[in-house]
Amino acid sequence: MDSPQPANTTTTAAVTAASLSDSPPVQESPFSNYISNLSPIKPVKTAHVPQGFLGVSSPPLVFTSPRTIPHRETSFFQRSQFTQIPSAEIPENDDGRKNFAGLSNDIGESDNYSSKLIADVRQNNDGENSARDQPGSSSGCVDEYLYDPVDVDCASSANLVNPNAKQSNDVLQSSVSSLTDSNKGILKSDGKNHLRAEVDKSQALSKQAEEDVQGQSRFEIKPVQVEEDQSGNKKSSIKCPNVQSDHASEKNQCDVLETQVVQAHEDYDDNVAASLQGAMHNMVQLEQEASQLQRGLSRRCLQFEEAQWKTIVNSTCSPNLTNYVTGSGSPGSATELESLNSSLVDLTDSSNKKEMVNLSRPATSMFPLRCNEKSPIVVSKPSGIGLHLNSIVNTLPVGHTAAASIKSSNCLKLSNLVEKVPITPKDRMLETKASLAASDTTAESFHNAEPLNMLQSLGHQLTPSNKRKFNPEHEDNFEEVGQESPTKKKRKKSSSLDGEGCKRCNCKRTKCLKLYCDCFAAGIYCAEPCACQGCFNRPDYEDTVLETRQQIESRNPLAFAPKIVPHVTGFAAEDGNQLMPSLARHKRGCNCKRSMCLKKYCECYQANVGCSSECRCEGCKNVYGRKEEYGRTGEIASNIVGEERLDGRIHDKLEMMATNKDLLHAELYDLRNLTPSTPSFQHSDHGKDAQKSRFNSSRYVPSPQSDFSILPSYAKSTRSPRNSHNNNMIPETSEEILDIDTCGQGMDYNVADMMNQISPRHNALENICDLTPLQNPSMTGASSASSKARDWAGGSGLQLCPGSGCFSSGRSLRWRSSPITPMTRLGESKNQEHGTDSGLYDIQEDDTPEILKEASTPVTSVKASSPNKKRVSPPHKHIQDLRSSSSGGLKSGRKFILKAVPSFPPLTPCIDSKGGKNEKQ
DNA sequence: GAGTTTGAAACT
DNA sequence: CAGTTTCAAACTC
Repeated sequence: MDSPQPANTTTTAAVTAASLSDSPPVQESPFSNYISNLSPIKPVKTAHVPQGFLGVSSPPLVFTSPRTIPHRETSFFQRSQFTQIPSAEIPENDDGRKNFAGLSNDIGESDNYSSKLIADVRQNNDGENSARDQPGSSSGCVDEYLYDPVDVDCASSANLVNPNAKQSNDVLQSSVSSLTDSNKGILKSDGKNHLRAEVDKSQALSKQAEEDVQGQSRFEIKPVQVEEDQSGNKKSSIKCPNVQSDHASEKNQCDVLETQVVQAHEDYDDNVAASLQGAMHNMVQLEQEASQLQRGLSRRCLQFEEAQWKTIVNSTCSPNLTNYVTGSGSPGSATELESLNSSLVDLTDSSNKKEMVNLSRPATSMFPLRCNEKSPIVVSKPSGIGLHLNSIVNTLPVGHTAAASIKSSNCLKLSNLVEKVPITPKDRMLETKASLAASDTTAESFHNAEPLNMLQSLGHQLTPSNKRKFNPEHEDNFEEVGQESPTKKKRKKSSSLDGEGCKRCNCKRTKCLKLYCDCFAAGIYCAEPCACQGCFNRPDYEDTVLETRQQIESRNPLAFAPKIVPHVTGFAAEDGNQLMPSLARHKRGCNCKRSMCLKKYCECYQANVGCSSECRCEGCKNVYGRKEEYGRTGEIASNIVGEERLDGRIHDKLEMMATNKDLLHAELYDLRNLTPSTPSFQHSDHGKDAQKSRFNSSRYVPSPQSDFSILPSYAKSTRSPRNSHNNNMIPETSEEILDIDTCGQGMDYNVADMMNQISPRHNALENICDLTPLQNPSMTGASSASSKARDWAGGSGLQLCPGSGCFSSGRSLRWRSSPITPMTRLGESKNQEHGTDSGLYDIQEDDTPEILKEASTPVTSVKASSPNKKRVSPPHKHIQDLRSSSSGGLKSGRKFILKAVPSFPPLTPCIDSKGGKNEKQ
């Protein structure tokens, strides 16, 4: 028998394993002593454990068997991630122990002891994780035992949530125990046949159990308490029992498989072992993929944890995900899929926990909007996890930060996300903190593998806060994870693509409390990468930041609104690795005189968007679209962009996605989330052209649909506004797509709902949407989607209401603006109806209503935005109302609206100017 | 890395 | 609202 020691002497698990593996006599080793000391149970353990192990025991065998070891290692590695969560939950663990003990009765004292021992070890231990993490541990059997308890715990937790799940878990456990027994028997006498039977049985049971658990509990989401892992680190404040249950089931399954494998090896039943190993291997792989992806994403996306978490759960639940996974080629076994799902969930959960740690706030504290908004983003993550992270990353449209132009694709993405996601200052602050805390892990964890990198990039996108790390200068006040020299910052900025492409400021006089500061403008705290001096844009100065923000907003309600607005007609284009929101436009436009809009001095160029009528630039030569060209409608721009920037990869991926609906859905979802700026679908072509365009964009399909589907919906919709929205959202796509969209775009819907809730006008908006002739021919899927959307909206609606306070609240200062924009749009449409329209609008709308339709309202909206825009009225309805009511003139209102609209294209595409046009008409 | 250029933001 | 100043990023050397 190999001693486990060599593998891992340090880890408790190893220790435990050693103790377990060693027969009682052998245990006399210091390790065993140590272990025994750790837990009171120990004395018993020693006696018992050895027995159990001895009997079964084959720990040595397990250790020796090369096959099992590799698997185990993998599993361990993964598990470490997964298990953390369950381990963190003490109460659950306790329950789990109990359950396990009960279950283990069949197995025998030895098993019980082992489990207890494990539990004890865990408690005493600094970290199970370490033990698990150690790949090299030779402890095959020991590990199993150790893990099994853990798994059981997880299962128990799950059980707590769902009795059924518990039962299933019990079944699994029983199966395991039976296996153990069988092993014992085998040891005594050859029981290969029996073993096989047991294995098969156990497998079936495990599958069934998983199914039961997932099916029953999966949809249930329950907030869970803050936890502390044994190491003392607080983990997520929120958990999803479902997830846990799934996780537990998965673990159980894995454990069972492992156990079976080990046993099989012991028995020398290669066939059985091979089959088991294969199953395990698949599961492990799935787990790893999911876990890696999830980790990367989760860590980076502090803000979105909640939403993400929920979203993930949903996504996991959704058949689409499953399909997606399957479609991706995996394995075919349903079990694997299930395991994957569960793993995803688990990962999410775990990741969330980790990130949540920093975020002490309860889930409820978060803004509803934010959640909704987040959800889309979050969703993207999961979907990304689903496998296409790379594609997603690549495909991700270039976003733009509201305040700061996007420099790197990643940054863009982030910015987009940020824009989409309304975040209150507090949230931001929290994010920042979380980011700080997480930054270390992120950096460490993800650089290793490309996939990880991808995740990272995603994460960055997800969490702007992450982008910025505190400057060394700021270190005094703040924790700075890793500071970078200003040079680096510049580099990063300039090097758009690096994971951290995000901007970092270098403010010296403004204290990062003015819009000069990109960080501040983006609504995020300065962080590590920043080289700012005397920075007050930090969580420590939250009050100051909020105040300042309010002041700025008081002057210009849209000051923190995203600068880049998706162009209605625009297509998502890929620039290099980045997706370009080709049709996106700068809300305010640029004022370049010498740069000819060919340098980053130009905000339009910097954001990779073409100049628009809003621009007052001279000698515009913006490669992304000249001001003069802008009038043509987005078609040209879209074409240009598409031609110039689309990547073969994206096309391929998109095609693949097309082939696989699920995949496509997932991707679209992600893309959508990621690419707010690329409303490709919106593009003007109505009807045929529109469809054509979509298809042309098939590559683009994903993002565009996601974002733009909405627009079409309202355009087409004659139906109830909401329905129309939904319909619009997913006109052509299958229901699944609709679902995805709804999920991903929950914000949009939410916005609509909010609007409704906030003001009766939302109806008008809906009407507008209906009026809008957007292309979407196919409204079909809407109903389901609409219903979903409604639900979403309902959830978020409350949140939106706060948005009404856009002006007021300091928290949401920036973010609320984004949510507001949609409303502004609505209001805008109304305003337009009432009053005069800005010249641009008039031109487009009045002069060429068709064009407008073609161009899609978004374009108009974009154009409509007044160049001055600085002081645009807040997106709020109230504001709108005020405007409308106020003599202010429709023009001003329109301006507001226009600007506002662009800021949140994704949220309320439906609301766009078109609607206004229609209404007017 | 320092200095210059540029255009947005802020101010008057 | 226009003009000026301030600011920080982008750029150049």
